This record gives sequence, C-alpha cells and structure tokens, in this order.
Amino acid sequence: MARTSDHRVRVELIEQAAALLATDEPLTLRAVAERSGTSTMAVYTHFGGMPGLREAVRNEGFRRLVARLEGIDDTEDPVRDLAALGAAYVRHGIAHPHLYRAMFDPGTGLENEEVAAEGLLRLTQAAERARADGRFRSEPVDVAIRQWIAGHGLLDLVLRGVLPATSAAAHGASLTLGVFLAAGDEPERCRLSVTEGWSSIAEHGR
Amino acid sequence: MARTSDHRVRVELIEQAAALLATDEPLTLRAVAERSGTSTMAVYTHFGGMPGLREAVRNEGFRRLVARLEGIDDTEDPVRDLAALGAAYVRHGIAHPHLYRAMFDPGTGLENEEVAAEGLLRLTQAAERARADGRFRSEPVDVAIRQWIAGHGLLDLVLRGVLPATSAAAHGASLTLGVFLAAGDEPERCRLSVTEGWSSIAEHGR
DNA sequence: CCTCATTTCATATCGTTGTTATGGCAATGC
DNA sequence: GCATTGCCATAACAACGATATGAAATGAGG
Repeated sequence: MARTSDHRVRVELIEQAAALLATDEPLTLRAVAERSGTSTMAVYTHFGGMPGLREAVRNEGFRRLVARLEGIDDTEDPVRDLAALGAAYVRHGIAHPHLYRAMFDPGTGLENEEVAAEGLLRLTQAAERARADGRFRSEPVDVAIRQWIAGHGLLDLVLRGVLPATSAAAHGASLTLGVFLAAGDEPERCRLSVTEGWSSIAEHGR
Repeated sequence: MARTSDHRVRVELIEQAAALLATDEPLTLRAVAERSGTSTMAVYTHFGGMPGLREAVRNEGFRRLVARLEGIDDTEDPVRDLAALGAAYVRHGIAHPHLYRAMFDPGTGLENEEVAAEGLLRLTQAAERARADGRFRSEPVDVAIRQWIAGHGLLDLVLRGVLPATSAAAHGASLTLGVFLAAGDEPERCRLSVTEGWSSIAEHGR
C-alpha cells in the first residue's frame, strides 16, 4: 500500500472545514477542497463523502469539549466541582458557537456517542462523590444528565440568539442550583458551592 | 389586481410542507409544489422563496404550540399550573418532533419572536401569581425563562435521539422541581405541585 | 533496480436543488 | 371593452454533492 499513515490531507480537510464554519461561510465540498489545496475527491477517499467529513468535524468538537472538561481539577467539594464542569461546558460552547452547533447537527453518531459518554462520565463521577458525601440523594447519573440538559438548553437558546449571552451566567448558575437542590442538597451550602464553582471558571476566558 | 384575498394555495403549500416534514421526506421545492398541485413559482409568489416557506412553517409550529399552552386552565395553585405548562410544552414537542425541530432551525425570526413571546408570557403570568402567593422570590420572567430552557434542552436531546423519550417525564419533572426550588418554593409543597401539574397533562395524549 | 499492486487525487460529468427569466392567462378597475 | 395587474406553468441557469475514469505517486517483492 502507498502511504500507510500520513493523514496530512485528512487533518487539513477537517481544519479547513472547521475554519469555514468559524467564519460563517457555508460548508461546501468545493470550498473545503480548494482551501485545503486539493480536489473534491480527497473528501471521498478520506471520509467517504460530505456527511463523513461533517461527522469528523463533529467528533473533533466533542474531543475538544471533553478535553476542556478534563482540565477541571477535583477539589474537596464535589458539588462545587460539578458546578464548575457545567460552567466550563456553557462557556466553551459560547466561545466556540459554530463548533458546538456542528456537534449536534446531523445524523448517526457512533464514535461521538462514546466520547460524549466519556464527557458525561466526568459529570457522573462528581455527582457520585457528592452522593458519597451525603449531599445528593438522587442517582448520580440522573443528576449529571439533568445538568447536561440544562446546559445544553441554555447554550442552544443563546447560540440561536433568542437569549442574550450576557444572561447565560445567571441562568446557568440558577439552573445548576435547582438541579442540585432537587437532588437533595442543603440550600445554603448548595448556593455557596454553586457560586464558587461557577465563578472559578470565569477567569479562564476561553 | 386579480384575486385580492385567496390564500388557498398559500395554506396548501404550508400544509404539504409540514406533511413532508412529518413523514421524514426531504423538504424540497419541487416536492412541495407537486404535492400542492401547483408549480414551483407559487412558492416564490407567496413566500419569496424556500426560506420564506420554511419560516411560514415555523410560524405555524409556534402558533400550534402556543394554542396548546393556552388550553391549560388556571387553578388555585399557580405552581402546579406552571408545571403543567412545562409538561404540555415537552409533550407537545415529543408528539410533533419534526414541527418542533423546524421551529428552531434557521434564521431571522421577526414574527415568531412575537408569538414566542406570547407563549413565554403565559409562563410568566403563572410565575407572577406564584410570586404574589409568596411561593417564589425570583423574578417571574426569569423563572419562566429557566423552565423554558430546561424544557427545550430536554426536548432537543430527546428529539435528537441522545436521550430516550421514556425518560423525558422523570427528567422534566425533576428539572421543573429544581427551577421552582431555586426560585424559593418550599420543598414539600413544591414537590406536590410539580407532581400534580405534570400528571395532569398525561391523560390528554397528544 | 525493476515491476507491479495499491492508494491518492485531478478532471470531467451527472442528477438534484434553489433561483431567475419569460410569457400566457384570468380577473379586476375604469 | 380594454388595459392593467397579480398569479403561475415552462424553461433555463448556477451551485451543490456524488460518481466515473484515469494518471501519478508510493511501497513491497524479486
């Protein structure tokens, strides 16, 4: 076989596709090929077609998001950590709107289900620690899913322009607080943990 | 001018477009024209093009959703009513997945912003009553927005197939409970109101 | 070093999509 | 009764994704 491992073209195509999305230009087969310095056939040899390329971009988006979440370190307050993970999720989405939008666009989703589950696992682990500490009574995975739902709903409405980005922090913190209260946490401690967890991310910028 | 008011073709086009979406067929210009018994130009005379038709379908979706919400009658428990509105929202989206998806698909959104605000107003009014009864401390419109965020996030993830539809009720009720707890309601009363409000809708079917 | 199988991609073409141009037709206002 | 005006059928166009075909490049076996 010729060229066993040399994805230079492959990663270039993904990169240029993401660049097109980031600049609001329509993601078209010919545009990606031209900007990558190759021809349209390259997309077919590497991804089998345009849907394959889109899926590759989507997986790249999930990878970056999970990497971002894994950059959040545990502290002795798991509720704070879970709030910090939710805040990082929302801020990452706002910082990379087109990539986040692409992550939830089309079709199947085999590989990205794995990496999405990997990201959700991180939330679940924090919820498990919170339950071990006696602060949550609900099933940890349910708490994680509900915070994901809240973050995704907030992000989706903000990125569609129906809610202003300036209100994201207030709504996000309040929703997180509600999820934790419904899970059984004590109101005062909970409010403190959520405030800490959410503000701990604010500095990071993007 | 010929034929001052006769939208027969207009509503037929919208109807057939919605029918295409409902059967998972691709919404294409020629398909809509053929199924409506007319030609492609009709779409341009009535909607100015394909985006205009899509927007008309979207507005129709909003109208139906708001009509559904306005079918929820007030009781003496505003918290229960607000929960019932959220439940109706989620159930309606699950019952009409393609229409709900179309509502949040493309671009501008002038007219539908009005009708969307009209639907949100209904939630806000219930939250205002809850605040007048001393059960909520938060700003009513914020409570309404947060329940909308939760419902939309849940609906979006369910309709994309990442969450099973069977789990929608449990997550929806828990998220609603959390929003109300974060707004300041008393836990026991709140849990009762949410349970009542959510189950009051179950019978209605679609 | 030569050959040959295999991968990769450049060119050309096709089917389908949304859009525009053109003209006929029917209904309305004077 | 006639011109005007809105409505739509027909046809052509541009752009898109997809496919066919063949040339160039690469690595393995003798």
